[in-house]
Amino acid sequence: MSGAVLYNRPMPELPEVETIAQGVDARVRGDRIVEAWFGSHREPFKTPPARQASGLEGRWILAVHRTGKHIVCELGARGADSAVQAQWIVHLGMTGRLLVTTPESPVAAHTHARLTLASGREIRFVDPRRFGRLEYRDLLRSKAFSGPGAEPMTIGTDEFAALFHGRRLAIKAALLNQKLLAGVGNIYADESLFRAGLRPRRMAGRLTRAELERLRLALREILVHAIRLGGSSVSDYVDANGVRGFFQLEHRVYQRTGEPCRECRTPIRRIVVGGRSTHYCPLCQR
DNA sequence: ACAGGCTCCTGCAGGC
DNA sequence: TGCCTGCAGGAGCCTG
Repeated sequence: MSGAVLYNRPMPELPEVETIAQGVDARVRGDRIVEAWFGSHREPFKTPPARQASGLEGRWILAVHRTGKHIVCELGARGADSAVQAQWIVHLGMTGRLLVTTPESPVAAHTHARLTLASGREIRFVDPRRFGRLEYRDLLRSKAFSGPGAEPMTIGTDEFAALFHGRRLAIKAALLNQKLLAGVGNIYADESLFRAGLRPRRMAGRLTRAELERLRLALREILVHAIRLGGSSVSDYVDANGVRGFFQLEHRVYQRTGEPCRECRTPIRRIVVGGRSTHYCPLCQR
């Protein structure tokens, strides 16, 4: 496994997770899990691996979709239109990949889960850094997964503003808080703040109504754009390279420290906010 | 209650 | 050349 595979790929945020969920859904919807194998590391298992394996075996995959940064597999006791009885919830962390392969495909290092399907395909979860999480939910015993925070793609003006009301932390840090907005990571936080013309260190609770609305729209536009780019790569989602196509996304500020702003030529600055590297244009963002 | 900092984990870049 | 150190980062957990 070369480093290029790990780092020439964007961190999985909402658009990447959306694309992956769509790609996996297209390949495994209606299939059945006949066997489940899990690794023995402590991580990345939110549910003990043995319980995941016994819960998953025999289940039909009704659908796969995204909620925040989580990939949710809806599972039933039968195919097609049967009721959802359980969920397999996958979080990719920083380096996680969810692959659909053939059984003969070489097993990558750091493979933590392999689900053998009735069709002969395999779902694999690979994660070198083990920041990802795998969870199994039996819906007879716990409620359906709904994500930690609001959906940035569909949230309305008032609800968005309410999220930040009275918050005494930097807007950049607030954007990364998954309990407020689910799905925004470091890249799209920086890019949306640039598009909205807001400094990352501005206190969230002190932003005006108009500024927050600019931010909401900027974030949504960037996510829509990124999903559109990723969407065209779904058909390429087959092998161990996982997602392609996001490289086309031209970052305005993210990881462009010292390079000229694409709007005003001012060098992009890098600071640390909430423990995360943060990039902004000192002239375009106020 | 809320905010900030530490921790997990591996691979890579840079220094000597 | 090769070792060693520092850094990257999502999110749970602990602390103040």
